[in-house]
Amino acid sequence: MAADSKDRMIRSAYQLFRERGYSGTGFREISAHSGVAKGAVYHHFPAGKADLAEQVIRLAGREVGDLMAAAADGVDPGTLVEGFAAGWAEHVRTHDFAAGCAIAAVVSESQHDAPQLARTAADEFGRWRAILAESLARQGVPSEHAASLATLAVAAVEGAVILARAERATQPLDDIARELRKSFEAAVHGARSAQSK
Amino acid sequence: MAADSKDRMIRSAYQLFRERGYSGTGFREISAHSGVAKGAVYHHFPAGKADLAEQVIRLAGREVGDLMAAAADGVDPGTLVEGFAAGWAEHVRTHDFAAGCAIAAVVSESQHDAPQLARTAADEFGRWRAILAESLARQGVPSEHAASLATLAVAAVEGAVILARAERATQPLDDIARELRKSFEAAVHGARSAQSK
DNA sequence: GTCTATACGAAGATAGAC
DNA sequence: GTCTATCTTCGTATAGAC
Repeated sequence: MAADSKDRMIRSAYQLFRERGYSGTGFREISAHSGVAKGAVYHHFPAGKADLAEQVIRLAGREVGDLMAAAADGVDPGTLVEGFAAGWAEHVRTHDFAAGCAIAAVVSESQHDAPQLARTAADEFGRWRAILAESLARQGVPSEHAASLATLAVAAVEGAVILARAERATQPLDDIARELRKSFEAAVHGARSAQSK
Repeated sequence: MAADSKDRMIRSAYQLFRERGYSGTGFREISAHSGVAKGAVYHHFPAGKADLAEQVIRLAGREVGDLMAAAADGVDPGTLVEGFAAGWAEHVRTHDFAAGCAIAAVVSESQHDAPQLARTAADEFGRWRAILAESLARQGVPSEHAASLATLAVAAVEGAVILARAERATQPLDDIARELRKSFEAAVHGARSAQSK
């Protein structure tokens, strides 16, 4: 099945990118990991590695974004952002601190060879930010402040994943989870006070 | 001169790692960029690429850490953290959004081949965090809270560099600079209030 | 649509001349 | 201490059989 082979390659690349990055992962490893022959790569991804990387970014963005979107219903912004960070802590810990964010890896390594991938990455990061910002806006936080807090949250989580890998400990993610919750709650509280004036 | 050649190679690797990452940078490019012959690599770095990467992490950590340490004298924590983010924004913008943090790149890519590099990276990140935390502690912020705010700041800046590269805009860094300044000022203000009770 | 085989260059690493 | 030359493995990419 074509779709099955293609999907298995994307999923293998996704996993390997998280562990070794974009340049550090070769087709040889992707082929071995997915069980799909090396030569089949260019059947599914005519433009080569950049083509595959784009689909990996989409998959990574969707996987996290869908979880966030599902969690966003019915919880307050502070709980949402804390869960966002906690989910990454869980991810990093279960992979023994040897896996990070595939999108971040591609952004940091592909700009020279395939600059167009930055747009796809920005698009997926944008969705994460929009989900957080909307959760804040629903509680009355002004949209500009909601947007910059959402950016802070996504940036802090991406950075804390790197710090956690370096330290081989989830503490950086645990710390920022608490701080982000506080910042989100303060913004909601501030919006409520302003409204009741 | 030996030290000169070695230093030039480290500086070239430093620059190339920021643009293309650790795996994406070969000795061929480092040699061409630094003007030092390829074969000389193993004279200066007997353990090879990991050896070189360790020195790159040290250089990157020192360069940023020294700037922060110099700035920390005589300014309040909010101004310090804002300057930290603004410095990175300047860096990313002057490199046309094609360069990020060398330490983050090495952490994200080297864990499989050279796991020991994570310790060096954690060490350098730790210094940045300590400078920020101490600035807060000097203003009376309890050390635990100072530490987690410092972690938030370093994580947010590292993540915002990635977001900025993806978007080809400094806005993520500008946004978190403002938010971090607010968080730092709120912590200092809170510490003052608690002390005057 | 998926495989084997292979092209060609670059990767990291080493040996030995100077 | 720095160079040239070279080894082996792996990189991306292609051609063509089935």
